[in-house]
Amino acid sequence: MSRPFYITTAIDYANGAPHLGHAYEKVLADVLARHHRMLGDDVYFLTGLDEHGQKVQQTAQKRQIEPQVLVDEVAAVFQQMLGLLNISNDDYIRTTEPRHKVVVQAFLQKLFDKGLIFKATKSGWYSVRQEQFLSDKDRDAEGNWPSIYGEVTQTTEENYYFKLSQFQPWLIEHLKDNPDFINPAHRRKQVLEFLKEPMNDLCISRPKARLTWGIELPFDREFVTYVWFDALTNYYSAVVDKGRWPADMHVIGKDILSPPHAVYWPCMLKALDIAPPKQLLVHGWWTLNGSKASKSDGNATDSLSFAQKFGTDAFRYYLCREMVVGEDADFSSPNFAQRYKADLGHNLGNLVNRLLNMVGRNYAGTVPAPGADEELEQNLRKLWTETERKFFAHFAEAQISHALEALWVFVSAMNAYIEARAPWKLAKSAETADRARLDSCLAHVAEGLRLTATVLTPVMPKTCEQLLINIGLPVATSFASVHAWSTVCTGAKVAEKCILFPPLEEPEAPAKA
RNA sequence: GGUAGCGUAGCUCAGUUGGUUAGAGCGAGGGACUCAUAAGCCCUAGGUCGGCAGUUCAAUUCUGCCCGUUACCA
Repeated sequence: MSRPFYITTAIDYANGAPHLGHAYEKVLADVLARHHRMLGDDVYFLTGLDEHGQKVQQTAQKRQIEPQVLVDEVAAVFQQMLGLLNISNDDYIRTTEPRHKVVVQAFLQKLFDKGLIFKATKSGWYSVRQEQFLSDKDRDAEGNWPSIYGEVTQTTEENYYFKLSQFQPWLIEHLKDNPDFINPAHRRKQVLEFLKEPMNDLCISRPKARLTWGIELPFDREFVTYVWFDALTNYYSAVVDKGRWPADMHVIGKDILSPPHAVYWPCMLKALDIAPPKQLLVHGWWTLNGSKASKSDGNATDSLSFAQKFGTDAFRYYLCREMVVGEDADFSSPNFAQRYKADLGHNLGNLVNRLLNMVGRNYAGTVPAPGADEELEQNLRKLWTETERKFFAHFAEAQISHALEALWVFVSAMNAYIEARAPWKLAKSAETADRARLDSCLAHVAEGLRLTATVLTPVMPKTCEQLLINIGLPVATSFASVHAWSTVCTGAKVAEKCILFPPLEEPEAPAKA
């Protein structure tokens, strides 16, 4: 009876190309999904695409194609990215799918019937070019409308509104009663601050005169629903027939925490008598070489080429190691190269080769059973106990960078252990005791690498698979075997050599794997 | 303008429920070794812990103000 774990990413907006921010969120969610699978949980991992709205309609018009043709194209590009990043999602929802529209309309109808959706007239300043109402905060310092808005006129428009404000007291209580609802904690404080001010009701429609590319309101076919009732509902519509709700974790960026995910979504669900999601995991933004990543910035998409150039797993490792979940982080080529070389190539990759070579040379490629058990061995095993505890504790908080940091302390310790044992000297000794120490040395490093590769599998699936195969072991599918030091490596046939992370300095860096 | 956070070694950051010599990783310098992807190991950082003032026997750690910076809100 495994525990269910339903995890989602935000759905990407189908206007524009995927960039680093899109990639990171998928990798983060994927690593957590894979981790939970190996914990034995019954994981369902959803990601998808938000395909309606003004921008999509406009882009399609400009290109003189049907919006559906456009979003089909975009969906293919985003799904290609998922493949490149080796994302293990169980489902991919697109908001133009019938299964989604049906749920959105059912939601709207139910709220309408309950009297929680009403029609109202709003008048104000309207930008024809941007097709949106403006408020005074949009004015520039001189009090004029910035030129990006084009012609601005006074307009009156009827729309439908959701009685959001009615749920404000409930939401505040919910946040106070559920300190884990928003991770990291300091984001929760921001939302509570936001909720000190009275909320407005939420406009949820657009007249078809302005926007046709959307889901029709079931109770008024002259309108389509706008943004949040369409987009947020994907989390529910994807699993409505699978018994997966509520979601255990929505992985989102800090830009859409408040108000959409922390306010609108729980209130919408409350209004529908549906349980809220268990947790919002909020990550920060990537900067590129110290400057903000913009969607239109060419660099932003180029960073994805790192995955192709240096390997998907190295890219995944870098993203996970470099960003403290919740904080911003900077992506730069020198920084990437440093992590690749030091952490992956030298510390881990080279260690694998040290083992393979010594087992090959001294034991004809078969891992020996441990012999001597002295302080060095005991300390290494003790360190694993400590490392394993920290690693899983950090993962439980979704603090992957800290988990990796702790794991690399152990990897370093294996290198230091080899130095202390000096197996190259032991191999030259005729003493029985030295032979027993040599046995232990290689047996311990093999086991240490098995443990490392197992817990690291969610971050670098392919590489860890390779690593385990090279030391003669099966692929890891569960964490059950990492809670205690074992001797399962004894007798394993290791490969001769294994370059998991080729040096970057090579003049002819291989463009393809 | 309001709210919250941050400001610690060249860089990225940890930490101190106030108390003898403030830590890690990376970079940089030096050393011993050689199984390995010239990788790994060992040693080396004397940094007013943003500024000013206060509380205290004692503050980098508490309080206030200021400066810088970031986020959210307006």
